[in-house]
Amino acid sequence: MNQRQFVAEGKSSDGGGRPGKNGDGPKRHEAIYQSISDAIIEHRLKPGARLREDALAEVFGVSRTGIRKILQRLALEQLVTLTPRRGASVTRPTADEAKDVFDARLMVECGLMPEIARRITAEDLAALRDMATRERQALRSGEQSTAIRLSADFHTRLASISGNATLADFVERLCSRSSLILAVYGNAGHLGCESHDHDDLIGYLEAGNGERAEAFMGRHLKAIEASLSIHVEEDEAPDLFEIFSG
Amino acid sequence: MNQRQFVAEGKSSDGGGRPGKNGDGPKRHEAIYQSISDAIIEHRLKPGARLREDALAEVFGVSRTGIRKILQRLALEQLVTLTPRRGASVTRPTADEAKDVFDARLMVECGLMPEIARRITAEDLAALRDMATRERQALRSGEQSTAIRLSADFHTRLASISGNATLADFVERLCSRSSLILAVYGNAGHLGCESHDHDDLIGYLEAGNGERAEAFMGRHLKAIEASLSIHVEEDEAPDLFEIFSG
DNA sequence: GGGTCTGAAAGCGTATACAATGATCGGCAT
DNA sequence: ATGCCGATCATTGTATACGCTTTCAGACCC
Repeated sequence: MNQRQFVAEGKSSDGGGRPGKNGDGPKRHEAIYQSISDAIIEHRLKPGARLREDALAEVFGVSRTGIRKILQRLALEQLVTLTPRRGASVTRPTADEAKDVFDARLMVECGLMPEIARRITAEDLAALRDMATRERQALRSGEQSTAIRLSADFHTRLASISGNATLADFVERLCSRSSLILAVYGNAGHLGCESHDHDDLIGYLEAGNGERAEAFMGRHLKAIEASLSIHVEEDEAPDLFEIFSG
Repeated sequence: MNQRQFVAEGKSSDGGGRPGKNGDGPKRHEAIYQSISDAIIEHRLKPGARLREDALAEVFGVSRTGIRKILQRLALEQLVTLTPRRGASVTRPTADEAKDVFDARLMVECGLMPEIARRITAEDLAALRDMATRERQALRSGEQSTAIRLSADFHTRLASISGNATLADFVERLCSRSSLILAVYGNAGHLGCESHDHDDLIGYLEAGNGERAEAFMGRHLKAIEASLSIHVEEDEAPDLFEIFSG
């Protein structure tokens, strides 16, 4: 990919290369936010990666001010960590956080299932099926990034069907963080959702069987969590005495 | 113009009135955030109130940059609304949002109860009891603001006992928004939680009866929601034709 | 030879300046 | 007199400049 000048800036609308002119403000920022967010969720930016403001400002052709705003938003969603004088880096979730996130998903996504089964429409089913299909294809062809993204999108889309925007937002955020968790604790090759799981779930929903869907989602999420290798790495201040006492 | 310098703070550490010097950064900002957040939650700033950046910058003795950061954080928590070229104002929740928020609380707060009942300690119980007592006192002496705040704190604290920081955060945010909802749809004099409800809940938790606590919390939240007068004010594009057709 | 201290460099935090946009108010024409 | 149009004003959006903190490299001392 062309590294520099990720998007060919506002050249088209306003005058030439003058970078100062604000192009089309809010849309541009939203696009940058999406770019960074996607890169993190798709594991193109790995946990721990530093995100220097200057570098990002240069890459996207805006000033640090806009980048800072975006970084802070990402920090509030816990995708990046802002250390006081050290700048931003992609969040490296702890084992505790991983547990919290999956417990939360278990509660909310399962709890939403009955309502989703009640409200789901034909269009919804078609869209979900499409996502599941594309996800399987991506998995087969080895495009991990795409598969991860589609999996998160599937769960997010599902939650949105409930009609509760607040909870859907929450689920979306949890899915993003889950992606981060998978990046740290996931085993290569066995990433997250089994491909047929989503299809099975769609089947239950199509049948209007909210209870089975709920139970299945529970197993689904527990399976993902169980597939993680939670090695509690205490890289912070390793206890050397303990280690070398033998 | 004597800026009334809401919090005197910074003066002590670094030199006198020189506003430019960055004092002690993060703490100051957090304090300002809390101040504004509290003012909104306690209904001292009512929904719809405009929050001009210049004014806030002057009041708190920092520049607009810091204020903007705080405003954006509040916007992400949906306590303030940021309209593109119009600035910030305290969010006026819609009826739909109100329903979503209470449905979410119903799901999460109730779902948390069993775990809370399992984990609650004597200190927790004491703290909760203290909060409930102070809330009742505030209610009796007519300090609505204090009562509202204590009620939200009670629910937030309760959620934190679960040990799940993610869900606790979510509940905290829901409680903040609930306060906003009460400001718009609540009936004066009958604000939110009945005073004895919280005490009853503490009783169930002390007995370790998670199921009863869960059921009670459900009734509690439903009662609050039912007490709202959801007059679906469609101030946005009122259907004049409909109105004046008679 | 290794540890520690110091100077330079780099990067973040904050403030200020400038530009653009939407709102408000006064003037003019009908 | 009223409605429309234009100009000024107020307020946000963005960029840039500056100061402070941290960090890293090299040299000195132990």
